[in-house]
Amino acid sequence: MILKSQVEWALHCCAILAGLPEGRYLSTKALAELHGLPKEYLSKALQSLSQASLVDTTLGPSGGYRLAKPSSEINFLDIVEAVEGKARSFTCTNIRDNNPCRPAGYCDSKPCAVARVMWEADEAWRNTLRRVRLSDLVGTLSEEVPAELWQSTFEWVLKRAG
Amino acid sequence: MILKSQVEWALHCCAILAGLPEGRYLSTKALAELHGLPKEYLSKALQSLSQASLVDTTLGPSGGYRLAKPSSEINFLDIVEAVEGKARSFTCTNIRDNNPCRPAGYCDSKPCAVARVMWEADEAWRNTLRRVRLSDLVGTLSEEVPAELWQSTFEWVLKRAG
DNA sequence: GAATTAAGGATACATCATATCCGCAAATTG
DNA sequence: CAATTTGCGGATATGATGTATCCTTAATTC
Ligand code: FES
Ligand code: FES
Repeated sequence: MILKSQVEWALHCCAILAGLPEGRYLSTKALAELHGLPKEYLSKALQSLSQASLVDTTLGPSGGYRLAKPSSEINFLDIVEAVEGKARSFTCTNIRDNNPCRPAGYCDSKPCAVARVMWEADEAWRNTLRRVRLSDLVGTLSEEVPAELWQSTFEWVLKRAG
Repeated sequence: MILKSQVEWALHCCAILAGLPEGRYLSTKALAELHGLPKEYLSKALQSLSQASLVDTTLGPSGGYRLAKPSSEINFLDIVEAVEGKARSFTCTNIRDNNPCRPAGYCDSKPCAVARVMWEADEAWRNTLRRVRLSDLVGTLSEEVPAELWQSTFEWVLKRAG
């Protein structure tokens, strides 16, 4: 059970977009170069963010991406689900139905106890991600990343932001 | 991010083994038939449980599997990790290293903030699974499964248990 | 000795993550 | 207007991984 690397890419890109001044856009090309990622494939991840309405886009030179909402209104789960999908990690295939002792036509009233536990764990995972906002991440980063690097990175970004 | 179906199979099989009288074994063949699963492939899941020392095995006719410990000392995480592995669902590929603004030879002191959040969510998932014991599952099932079906199933099982 | 079983290796197949390429439409630049 | 840049979606290729089957070996029962 491994998350795709697109999840990491999307999170890092959102963190950068959160630092953009109001109204500016940053292109796939710049985001790919900044993180050392394949531009064409990163584009797919950004398209997922766009489809989830987490980012706005604009075309043409000086086009690219910006956040669609304040970073305090976007949480980790929004981003993770945008690229990874909203499906639960455990799927009940109802193998209890195959029990040869079952009377024909017997139908279960509840989802089975096994699935309920697995889904509860899934919810705990989602709840943790839901509780952390993008703005929290930016806050942590601005504390932990050396001020010099933090500043030069955003100079680099602003030079390329349309 | 989808768990393999082997996880469901292993959980159901453990629930059955938990109901076995002391010292008896149940074969792959019986477990596969009871759940309507491909015998050869289910065997791989059971081998994983064996390698994790969750079950004991014995060979020959009347051989098969039984729990290696009381069902109160086995939790969901034990079983899930046995077949799914213990690796975390999120892997940090350190793409922050590719930032062209970094001074050469710069080295990070901490794992990055992105990964820490993702790992925290992973831990929440694991903790939920750790808290539920196999004996809890058996308790729930014995309440929810109609008494008639519950009884006939274990008659079916005992007829095949060596 | 014959039958049965778990264990593990080899192999085939399908699905999905990863990655690249192309053409289209929209926006900017000059 | 023409040229360029960009996001977007479709098509395609490749590798890894989940699913599944088959076979051999060794241990156990009868
Ligand atoms: S029948 Fe297996 S998890 Fe629901
Ligand atoms: S550098 Fe991306 S999660 Fe650690």
